[in-house]
Amino acid sequence: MRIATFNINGIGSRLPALREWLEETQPDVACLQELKAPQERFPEAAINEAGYQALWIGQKSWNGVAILARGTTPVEVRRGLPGDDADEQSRYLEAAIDGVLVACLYLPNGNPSPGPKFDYKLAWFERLITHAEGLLASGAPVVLAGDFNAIPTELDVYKPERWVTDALFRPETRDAFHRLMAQGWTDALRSMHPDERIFTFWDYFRDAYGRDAGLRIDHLLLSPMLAGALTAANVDRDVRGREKPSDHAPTWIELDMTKIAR
DNA sequence: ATGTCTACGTCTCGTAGA
Repeated sequence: MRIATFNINGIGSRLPALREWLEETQPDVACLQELKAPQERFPEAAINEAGYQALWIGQKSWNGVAILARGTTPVEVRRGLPGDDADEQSRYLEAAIDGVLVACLYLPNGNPSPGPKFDYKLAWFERLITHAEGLLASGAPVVLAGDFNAIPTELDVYKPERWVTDALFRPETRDAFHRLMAQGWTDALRSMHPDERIFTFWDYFRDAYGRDAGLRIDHLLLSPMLAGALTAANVDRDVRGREKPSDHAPTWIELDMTKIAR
């Protein structure tokens, strides 16, 4: 089973690129972030034509997440991250697909920091940590997939010293990420490539992709049962180099489902 | 400080978010 996460940065303008990538790589599950489209403007027909059923939460202008499943219907488990009824940003969706609980998330960027946006990011992160604890305790096979807007370590950024005051790399952000990991999650990319510099994002400025000035901020975190079934993980890096690309590249894992207890 | 891309509203440019 292949599960991918891809911040597409606008499903409207990126639909051709999305369909091309889906056709090429045929992930069983695709978690998308930054739809940047209201609920009614999600291109459901085109997604269905590509062979996928979808759940999504839209929002005008910003945010928005979706879970696509190939040849099957994802069963909605949760819409929105618990812990703050006043939070109206579309950033979290959970679905069950073939016995796997898939959480698709888009953690707030948090810049500029310090400030209210950074406070919102940290509060959102704490809500995620609380909810993730419950998911792990359930014993279910779970993957937390998405754009975490968090650079875990110095190995995950081309030039760490330039990013120390950025919301993606500030000590508070790294601390939250590491406390989440300490619950018992496995960082799939890092576990398959312990010492390699692997990026999932290159910003649009100053030819960042051409210079390979990237960040690793899109993650797939696995519960113990899924970690034992992990056979491959990587980034479809070339997608970032195509026409009208997202600033993120798709990131994916491969699971051997025969190794998952049912 | 800069750079690039997107969506929206003030609507074919300016602004904000990333």
